[in-house]
Amino acid sequence: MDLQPIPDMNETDSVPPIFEPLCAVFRRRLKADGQKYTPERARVLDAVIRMEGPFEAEQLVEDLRASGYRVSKATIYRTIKLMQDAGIVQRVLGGDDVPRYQMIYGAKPDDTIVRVDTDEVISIDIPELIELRDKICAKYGLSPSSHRFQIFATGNDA
Amino acid sequence: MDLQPIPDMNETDSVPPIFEPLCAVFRRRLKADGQKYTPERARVLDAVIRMEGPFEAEQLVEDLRASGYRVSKATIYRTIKLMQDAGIVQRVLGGDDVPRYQMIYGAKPDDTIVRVDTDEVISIDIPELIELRDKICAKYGLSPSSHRFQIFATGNDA
DNA sequence: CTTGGTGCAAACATTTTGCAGCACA
DNA sequence: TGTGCTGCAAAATGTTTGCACCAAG
Repeated sequence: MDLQPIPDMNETDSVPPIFEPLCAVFRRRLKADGQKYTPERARVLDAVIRMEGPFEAEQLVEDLRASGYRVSKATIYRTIKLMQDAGIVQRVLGGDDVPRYQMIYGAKPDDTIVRVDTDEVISIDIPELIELRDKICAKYGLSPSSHRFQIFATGNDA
Repeated sequence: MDLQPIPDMNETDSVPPIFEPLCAVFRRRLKADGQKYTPERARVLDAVIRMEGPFEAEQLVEDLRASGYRVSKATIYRTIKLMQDAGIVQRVLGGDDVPRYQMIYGAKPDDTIVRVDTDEVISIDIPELIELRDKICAKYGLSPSSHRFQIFATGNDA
């Protein structure tokens, strides 16, 4: 996922969904609920955007601290929850059962084989899946923002 | 005392169509690691088999208790972990972020659209996916036991 | 002066672990 | 006897909440 500009705090309006900067998506959603796009929330969003692939909440804490920002854990978790409501991130479990968060808004697809005998996770690339996905969503009148495909498998001997 | 063999899988008429009885898979895996197929473990496995779809650990506790068995939480969790190692269950998160466990050995595929704007989960049926999945696994020399396909989407207006 | 946001610490929910005793080979 | 298994209670992990205070409209 590419870099986003540092979130600005200016006015918002309607822009084509998928190409709209994330901060605008987030801000719009907050506004709709009578909530505010605060500096803390902007920093958490910024840290989330910088993450590549699934990340732990603790990484956000460290990242922000390393950037010289002090945002409390409570605010980080509260912001994550807001971002979930806004359809920006999702909570997921890795093969190691560690809870992580993951961008789902406009994120790269996440296709993996999980080897249940070794816990190894193999990333695979299946372009056909996107086609299939979009076709299915169209049938339901929905707009896909991302997907996740996990195959559970073992070695042929196990 | 409890030397009497645990019901191999007798009272489980509602077991999904599997190729090898699950208890055999489990027992074999345990044996390979110098571990034992105890009455407690058999009962936990039995409870897991009876579950339909994803379930919470607590449900196992209650289920077993309701059946008149007292298996400690510690043993239940320890057994779940063994079953994960054996490729029988997987930990997953629902749209509500509640951690659940799910059969993956011989389980029906779990293909869903998650509406991130409403948290609604729509089950879909994509037979082509199994074909695709098996092809991919073959390429890696692996045997698929199940898969999970989640599409994250919103209504076209949201 | 009302509404929403923050940090802190305490509470919470789920899972893991240390330990003493038990069962079987 | 040694190895593994169990229950219990305590600990650990990851997340949420209550509260006092702050800030913007």
